[in-house]
Amino acid sequence: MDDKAYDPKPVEERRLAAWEAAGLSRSTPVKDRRAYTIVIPPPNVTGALHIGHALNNTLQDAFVRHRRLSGDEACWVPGTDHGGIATQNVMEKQLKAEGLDRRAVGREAFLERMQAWTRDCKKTILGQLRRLGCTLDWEREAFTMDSARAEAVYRAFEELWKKGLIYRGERLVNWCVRCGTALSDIEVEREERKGGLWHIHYPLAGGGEGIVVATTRPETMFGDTAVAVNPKDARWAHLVGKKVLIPLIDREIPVIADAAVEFEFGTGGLKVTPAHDQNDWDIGRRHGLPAIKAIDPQGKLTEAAGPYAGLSREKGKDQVIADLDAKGFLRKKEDHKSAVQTCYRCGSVIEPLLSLQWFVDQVALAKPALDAYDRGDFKIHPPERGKPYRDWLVNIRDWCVSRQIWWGHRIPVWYKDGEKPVVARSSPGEGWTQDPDVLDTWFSSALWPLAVFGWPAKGADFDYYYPTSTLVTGYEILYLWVARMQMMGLAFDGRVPFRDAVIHGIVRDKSGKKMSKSLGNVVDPLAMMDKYGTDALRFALMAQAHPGKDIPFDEQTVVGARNFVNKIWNSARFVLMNLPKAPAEGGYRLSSLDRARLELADRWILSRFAGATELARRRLDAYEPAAAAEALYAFVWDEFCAWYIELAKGRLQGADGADREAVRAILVQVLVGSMKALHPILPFVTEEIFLALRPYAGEPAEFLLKAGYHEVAQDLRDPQAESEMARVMAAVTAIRSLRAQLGVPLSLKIAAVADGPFAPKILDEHRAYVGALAGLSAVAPFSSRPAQSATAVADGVTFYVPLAGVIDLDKERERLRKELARAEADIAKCSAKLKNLAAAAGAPPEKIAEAKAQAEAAASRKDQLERTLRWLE
RNA sequence: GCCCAGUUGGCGCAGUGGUAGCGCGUUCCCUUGACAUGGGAAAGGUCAUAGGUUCAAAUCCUAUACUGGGCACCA
Repeated sequence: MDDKAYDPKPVEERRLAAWEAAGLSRSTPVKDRRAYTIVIPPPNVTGALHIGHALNNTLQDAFVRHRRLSGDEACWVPGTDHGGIATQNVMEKQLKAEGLDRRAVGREAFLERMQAWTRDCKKTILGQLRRLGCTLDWEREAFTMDSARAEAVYRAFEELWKKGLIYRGERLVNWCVRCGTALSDIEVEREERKGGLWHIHYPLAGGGEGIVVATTRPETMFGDTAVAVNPKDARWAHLVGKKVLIPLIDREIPVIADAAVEFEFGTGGLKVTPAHDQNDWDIGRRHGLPAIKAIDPQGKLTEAAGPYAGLSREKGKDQVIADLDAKGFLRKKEDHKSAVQTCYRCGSVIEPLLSLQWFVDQVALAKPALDAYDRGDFKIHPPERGKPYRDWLVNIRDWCVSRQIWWGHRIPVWYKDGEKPVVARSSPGEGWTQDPDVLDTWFSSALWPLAVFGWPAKGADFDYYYPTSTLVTGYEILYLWVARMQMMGLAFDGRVPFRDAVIHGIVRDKSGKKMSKSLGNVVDPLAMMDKYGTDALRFALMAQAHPGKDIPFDEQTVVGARNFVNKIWNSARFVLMNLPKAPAEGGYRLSSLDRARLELADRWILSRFAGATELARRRLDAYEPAAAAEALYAFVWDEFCAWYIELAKGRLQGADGADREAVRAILVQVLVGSMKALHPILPFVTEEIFLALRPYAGEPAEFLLKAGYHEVAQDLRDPQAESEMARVMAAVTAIRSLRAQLGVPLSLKIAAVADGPFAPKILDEHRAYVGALAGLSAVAPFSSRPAQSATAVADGVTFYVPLAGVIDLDKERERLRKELARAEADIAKCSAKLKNLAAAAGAPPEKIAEAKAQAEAAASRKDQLERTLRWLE
């Protein structure tokens, strides 16, 4: 503890090594102790962790440490997610860089490479979590694709199959042409893009003017199986039931009437392409229309496109438009903005495609989740994030779970000609082939809380830790993950998998933009830790982690947090410096203090300490880390360091041995108690200080986490001491302010005269405080009107500082007049409030008393100022 | 179109009924032995707008404007 400035690196290394060696974060079931369980949102094995992970995991670690310090048996389960498409894409990019692609490599070899990559990646990620100080139970590490989790996935699939909740069918799905796979509805993002709206004439079969339809996708016209108009649309009524021809290929299709068609849009005529549009699909089903595929899974036009077959959808579109124009079918082109759907993993435009896929029936699963939420068995923090969650469950649609990729849990279904498909772990026999697809990565994620505790087996750990307590995650995966875990948990275990979901925001750059590699505004958490220390990064994130809100990340905030850590460090150095070499037997205890002999400052700091630590605990209980951080920051810096330590300095040098010991005891205990309270946010520096003070504090525990929170006696709360100290502080500030304005430095000791109703108290009891903190050499009682003095007026006390020849009387008068104006404004406000309260029928008496005191204080200040001004006239 | 959130000093944010707070920044002063990653002092806000409820509104209600987000639709 010799370093003048806190050096995080060696401390972090020491602490991490000690925690590791002691297995500090290990948890096993303890009878009669309450379990507090968190399962990590498993990061995808796509690379290193980013600042959002740092936020997410610091939050969890803070909650876990908080509950450990509160006496719970806390267990935080680490793990990683195989990450499906996202991870496969990473590997495909690597292959491409080597001039390969996955088909050339082959499924087996590709998966081997994926395994190797995953091993490396896990190491990186878990190492980073360690570095962040996460007290994860490392022995419980899980991976969504390890054997235990694979068993859970298999069993879940099998159960859903048995219940008829999983089925295979040909539906219109979101198809990513680049990734070559189907996606679920929530894996699709929407983006406004400028495009065109083409008006195309479909001539009447047999000749004559037919109908003009408006479309944004002329290239899908070869999949048209009808043209639809609104049944009430008089413009086109004469055509309903007739046939028209698809231009360029002259295929006959009927004109039908359907209420889904809007009058106003385009021409009122709609080309119906059931195989490539959800609405058209619905219309097609209503009218028994066939679905003709015009685009294949590679994004190329099919045979149905006749001469255009084989062209990409983009080229095909250009060509079709050119030809339509050339042949006079194109009547008009408008600019048109529309929301295109894009793949959440690669950003390419989604193609709605008719294909054979596996689906999970969501309506049946959503009902229990909805009920659990409505009953309050499951809560979302903050609550306003709950509404969209609920809405999503209400409007839920079936979940397409099959993916045409290789990286994932292979669908455990086997086929054989002439046989019904069979669900099995391995081949049922000769001639059976397994479904080539894998499950959506979110399928295994949905089982995560169940699976990490061994489900479908239900051992002692499952009994003890499950259901889990809190889930901490970002709002962007509320549906993708949180809702599905609720549904699966309820479906397989009958209980919610976690009672609370803490939803945090996204870490953005300092101007509020989302961080992205392409914008070049990403912040690397490791770089922040290297530069400022892990505690500083953690504090910076926690101090801004208001429930549900995004965090604009400014490096300046980390600097501020680093400064705070350094402040704490130096306050501890100060305390240690003022302790004897050898600690007394049993250390300093608050309980051994003679309360009756404590000074005002002692009673004040103990009261504030009790208040601040209690407040911080309550706020962490309520998942409000930012509020907890703020309360402790203010207490430690602005109260403990700025006032109490300053006051302690004189007393530590004083002659009174008993007083010195009392001050030491309070310094030690308040500091150690504060370290405990801050430990969930600042695990490293707080433990380092805790260990240094441990012998003086009579703490037997070798780790702060094992010591538990200080049981702060609430009878330390002392409102009277708090308000009296506030008056002393106001008096000190008044003198300091006066000195600053007169340019008299604090180091220059001056004498002062005190007057007013609070003056006797200052003179009798607080003379030393005011002297030390305001740089007064002597404070004398008021006897007669002082000459050539500057005046400092505070609540109940006026100080006259004789400064013959130094002060400018005109300036002094001007200054006092300004203060007088302020006092008068205060009086106006106070009396208005007092009048209001008096007029009110049910005004609370303590409010009235408070207002009265405020009014009197202001009035007294005004009197003092007026008197002083008269003397100066 | 529906829903939600936000709008508070130069910037970023707290603050759910009783005289507006914090961090950063700004100005002036201080290198006094815990800390210049510090200390002291100061300037700076009609709490988006318009109504309403109340003795009392940044806080509750209703509209409006702007910003962000979600959902649905978008041929």
